[in-house]
Amino acid sequence: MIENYLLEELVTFQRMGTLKKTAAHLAVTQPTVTRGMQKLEDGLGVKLFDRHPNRLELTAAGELAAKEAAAVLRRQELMVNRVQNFVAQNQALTIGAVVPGPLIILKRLAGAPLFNHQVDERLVEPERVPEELTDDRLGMVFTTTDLTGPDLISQPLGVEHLFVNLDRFLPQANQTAVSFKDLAGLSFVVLDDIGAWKDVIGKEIEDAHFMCQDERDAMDEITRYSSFPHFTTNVTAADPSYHPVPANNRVERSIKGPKAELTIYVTVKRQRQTQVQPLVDRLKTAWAKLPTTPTTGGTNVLK
Amino acid sequence: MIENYLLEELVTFQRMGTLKKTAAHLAVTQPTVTRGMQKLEDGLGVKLFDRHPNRLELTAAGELAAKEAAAVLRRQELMVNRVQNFVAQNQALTIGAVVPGPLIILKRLAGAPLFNHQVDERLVEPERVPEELTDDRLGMVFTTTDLTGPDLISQPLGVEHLFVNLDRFLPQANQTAVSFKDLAGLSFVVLDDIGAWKDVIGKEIEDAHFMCQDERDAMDEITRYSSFPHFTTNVTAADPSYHPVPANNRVERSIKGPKAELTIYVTVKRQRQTQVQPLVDRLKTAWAKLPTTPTTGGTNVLK
DNA sequence: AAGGCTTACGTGGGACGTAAAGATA
DNA sequence: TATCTTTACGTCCCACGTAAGCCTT
Repeated sequence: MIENYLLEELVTFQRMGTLKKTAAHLAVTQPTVTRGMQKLEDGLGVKLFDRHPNRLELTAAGELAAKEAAAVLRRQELMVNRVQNFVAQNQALTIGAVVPGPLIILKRLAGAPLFNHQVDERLVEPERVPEELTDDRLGMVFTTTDLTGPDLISQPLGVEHLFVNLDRFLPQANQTAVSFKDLAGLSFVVLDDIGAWKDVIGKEIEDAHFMCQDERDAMDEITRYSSFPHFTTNVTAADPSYHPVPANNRVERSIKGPKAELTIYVTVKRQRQTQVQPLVDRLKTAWAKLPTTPTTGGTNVLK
Repeated sequence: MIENYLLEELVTFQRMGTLKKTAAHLAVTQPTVTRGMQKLEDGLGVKLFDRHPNRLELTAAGELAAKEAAAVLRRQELMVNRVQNFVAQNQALTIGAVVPGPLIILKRLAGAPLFNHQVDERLVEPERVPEELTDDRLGMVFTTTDLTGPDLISQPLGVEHLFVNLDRFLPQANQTAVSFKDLAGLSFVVLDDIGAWKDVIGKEIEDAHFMCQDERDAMDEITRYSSFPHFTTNVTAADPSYHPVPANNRVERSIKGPKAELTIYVTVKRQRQTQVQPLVDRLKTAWAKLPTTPTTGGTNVLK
């Protein structure tokens, strides 16, 4: 069997160019590498080097072998990472999401530490979710699609409803619920980290302008001292930390239509389902208590 | 560094269930495997086994590690195969094709053995061509599309023209070239191994029936003692072995339109281009001498 | 008992380093 | 002469086998 230290020597040689540098780089002596490469050629039954008395050169087969060896070593590295991540997830589940809402609910449960977990605040690109779960970099992800498959399983947690916060003097504020069409052409202040919601508003609202803010504080400033509309959801609205100073010149309105809703799923590796089920059940209970329509008061002056 | 023999022991244990059987299967003693698995756990820093005094059981992490280890070993196996295939291709290029025509031209060059090669008669599925070349199971493939990319390079060899052989009493035989529409509704005898041509005739001729023959001899029988039309090309028509007994009740006709032509490319790994260029040039020369229209005589009686 | 895993101990192969030689440029 | 590779030789490590012990079923 060809052992990996030989592959590592070959890969290093390809980068370094000489056996001497290779040896130095691997902190061994030159004869060690000489013998290693001889052994590798022997093991493969393939001539990997053109030998000039003073210089060693990779043959075409040697170049290929070095590339392949690098791939083999990467695969082994991946194995180590996956296994180590897996056990780390058993000790403290790392939880991610493609939209921020579910993480807010999760934090509200933190007082009852039913579960040892940590939260990865950076939102995940939806297409990377399977990879993150497979590699156990994340142990649980809140997604907006059902990713159930041979390795993963998704279960619905609840529905998140999009609200828009409008200046109370705007004519659109004069209805309990607005449609995306009513919002066409407006300029909105939005947070950067809203994940999939960005796609929703970007696609559904025509001719709109979005002023992105990556800081929550800056966002609060602007909403307080301007009349630009902004978005919330039934989840963020229920978040106590989200309205440190309520912008009382605005009214919160539902947005009509199925496109203004996202079904949130809890997605985990099948393997982990029993491990996380208690937490999932707590989340479902908490989610069920959320309102589905704006609760904050504020009536339109025109009404 | 974790060496592969440890991974092999783990994989074997997952299959065998006990260290004893594992040891027997690997032709080593039991303590060797015990120590190996301890070393692997140590190297990964992960507990892979639940230890009962009399029984060893994989933990969830152990199951995952075993699966991953199998993948690592497969990757290494792939490396070995690729490298060994590569050198084999340098000694004797194995040549494949997605349509049989170019192989006929190739064989006609065999008298002038400019090149040490062998031919793989089984046609390749077009979508498998990149894989076959990357793995060096084939060193050169005749394709009908340009697969030029970072690793592969295609160069056009020539165009193969489809002919149809019609009973001379058929009205369609009364023109020097027919269209696919003229052939609608007919029943044809066709060889199985015609690769991409099958897609062409299947798509372009409406309501046609195809009687597939996997044997060249059976095909010849049928064409001789029946009047079913069949197909040839400017390449097969030039093949001396293809008309052992010319079916003289038929006339060979061109088919009109670009769909009745296939551009044939020679596709190789970039790396191999200089190696094969002399052969490719010979093939191009030979191809250029082919007719583009039917040469065999035979006039329609109605003419 | 019987079966299976682990520990203890001694050994041998092989991977390593040191030293020296060979071959360019 | 300087640089790089290879061969030769001695050493030490470590993977292995043998033997014994331990715990279940």
